[in-house]
Amino acid sequence: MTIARSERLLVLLQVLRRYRQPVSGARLAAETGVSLRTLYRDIASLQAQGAFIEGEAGLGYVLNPGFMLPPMMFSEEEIEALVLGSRWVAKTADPRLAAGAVDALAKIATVLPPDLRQEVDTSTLLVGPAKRQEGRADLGLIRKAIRAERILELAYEDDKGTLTTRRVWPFALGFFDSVRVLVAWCELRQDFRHFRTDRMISVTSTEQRYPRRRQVLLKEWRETQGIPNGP
Amino acid sequence: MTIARSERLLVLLQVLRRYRQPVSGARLAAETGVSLRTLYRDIASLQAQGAFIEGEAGLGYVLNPGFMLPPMMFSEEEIEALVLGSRWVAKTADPRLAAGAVDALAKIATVLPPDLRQEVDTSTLLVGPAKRQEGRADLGLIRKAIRAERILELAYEDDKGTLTTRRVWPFALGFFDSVRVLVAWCELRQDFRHFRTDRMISVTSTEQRYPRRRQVLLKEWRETQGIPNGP
DNA sequence: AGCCTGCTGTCAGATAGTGGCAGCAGCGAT
DNA sequence: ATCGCTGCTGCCACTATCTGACAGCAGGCT
Repeated sequence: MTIARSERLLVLLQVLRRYRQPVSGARLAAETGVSLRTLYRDIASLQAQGAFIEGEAGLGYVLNPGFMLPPMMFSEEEIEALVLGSRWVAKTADPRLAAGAVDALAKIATVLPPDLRQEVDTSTLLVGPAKRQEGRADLGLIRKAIRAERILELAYEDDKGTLTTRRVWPFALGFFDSVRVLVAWCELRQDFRHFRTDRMISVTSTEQRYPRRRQVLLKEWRETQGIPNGP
Repeated sequence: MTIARSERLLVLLQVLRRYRQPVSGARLAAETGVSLRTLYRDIASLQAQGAFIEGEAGLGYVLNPGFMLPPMMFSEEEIEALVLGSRWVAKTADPRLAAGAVDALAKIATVLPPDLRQEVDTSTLLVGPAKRQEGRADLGLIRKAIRAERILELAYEDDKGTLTTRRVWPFALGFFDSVRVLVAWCELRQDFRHFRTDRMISVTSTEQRYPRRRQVLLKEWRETQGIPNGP
C-alpha cells in the first residue's frame, strides 16, 4: 500500500476513528503502509491541522471524538455494508429491533447527498430467508433489561425438558443462524449460563438492578469461554 | 503562502465551505497560494477522496453540502440495530465490505452525542461465528461489477462438477448462512442463473457494460422466483 | 530494572508535487 | 454565431518535499 501523503493523512484519520482504545504507532504505521518514523510525522501533521490526537507513552494514540474532519461522508462500500447489515437485522431480529434497523437506515439516507442516497435504494445485496425459531419470549424486553442491567425472572425449559424458574443477570444476547441465546449470570447456579430464547416459557423484568456492570460480566464470561476479545 | 499539499487540501476544503456561491478556480488558486494548474489537481484529489465538489464551466466550484455528516439522533433501538448489523457484516462478508461496516459505524459514532456513542461501544448484542465458505472469488470485484453493471467472465464448476466458462450480467448477491450466491443473467443459457461464489474458479471483470439496468433485472428475476418485492 | 511506547534529530536518495504552456469543451451573453 | 469566461487534461523539466534508517532521550507500566 503506497499512497500519497495527502491521502494517507485522511486514511490515518479514519483508522484512528475506527479504534476506540489506544493504538500503538507501530500498528498505525502498518495499517497505513508506512514506516514508524513517517507515522510520527503524519500524526504531527494532523495535530498541526487541529486534530485532537492524544499520544501517551507506553499506551498509544487515541483520537478525541466529536470533532469533524473530512472525510466524513460514507463510501460506496460503507453504504453497502450499512444496507446489508440493516437488511439482515430486519430479517433476523425481533420486530422492534428490525424496525430500528429500517428506521436508522432511513435517517442515514436523509443526510446523504442524492447519489449516495441512490446507493441505499438500489443496493442489490440480499439476505437469505431467516430460519427464525420463535418463542414466546419478548426480545425487546430482554434487550431493554440488558441495557438497563436489570434482573430477569425466567421460566425456562432446558434441553432435557425440565422446567425451572430462575433469576438471572442478563448481559448479552447472541444471534446465531437459527437461535438466539441469552447470556446471563444465573443466581441459582452461581455461574454463567446460556438460555435459548425459544425455550423460555416466560420472561419477567424486575425493577431490580444487578450489582455488577454488564461490560465486566461480559469480559469475565469471555475469559471462561476462551474468547479473546472484540465483539 | 507556501504550504504542503497535504495541508493545503484541507485548507481548500475550508475555503470552499466558506463560499456559498460558485467560486472560480482562479480565486481559489489565489487563496491557497498556488497556480491554477495545481488547483485543478487539488480539486481532483479532493473529489477522488469523496468530496462532493461540483465544477461547472463558466461558473465555478461549489461544495455540495452534505460532505460532512451532521449530528444525528438515533433511538437506543436504532443504535443497537446498527451495531448488530455492522457486526454481522464484519463477520460474514468479504474483508473489504467488513471493513466498510466497521468504518461506517465509526463515522456514525463520531457524530453521535456522547451518551449514544457510549451505546455503540457497550452494546452487547453478539453475532455467532461465521460459517464462511471461502472460494477464490473476489467478492469485492463482484460487488463492484454489480454496482457498475459490468459484464463478468466466470469460470464456474457446477454442482455436477462440470467446468464452464460464461459471460454473465451480475445484478445481485445473496448472503445465506454458509454460502454467497451471485444472481446474474447468463449469456450462455439466455436465462437467470445462480452461481455459488465458492464454486467460482476465476472471476474477471470486463469493462463492458451490460445493456440493461440492474434494478430491472432484479425485478424480473423476482417475478420468476415468485418473490413479491422488497429487499 | 526492563519493556513498551512516544518523540526528535539527521541525512541522502527517491518521489511527488509544481508551474507554464497548449489545447479542447461547455456555458452564457452579445 | 461569436466571444469571453471557465473547467479540464496532457506534457515536461525542475524543485522540494517526503521517506526510511539509525540513533538517542523520555515517560509510563510491570
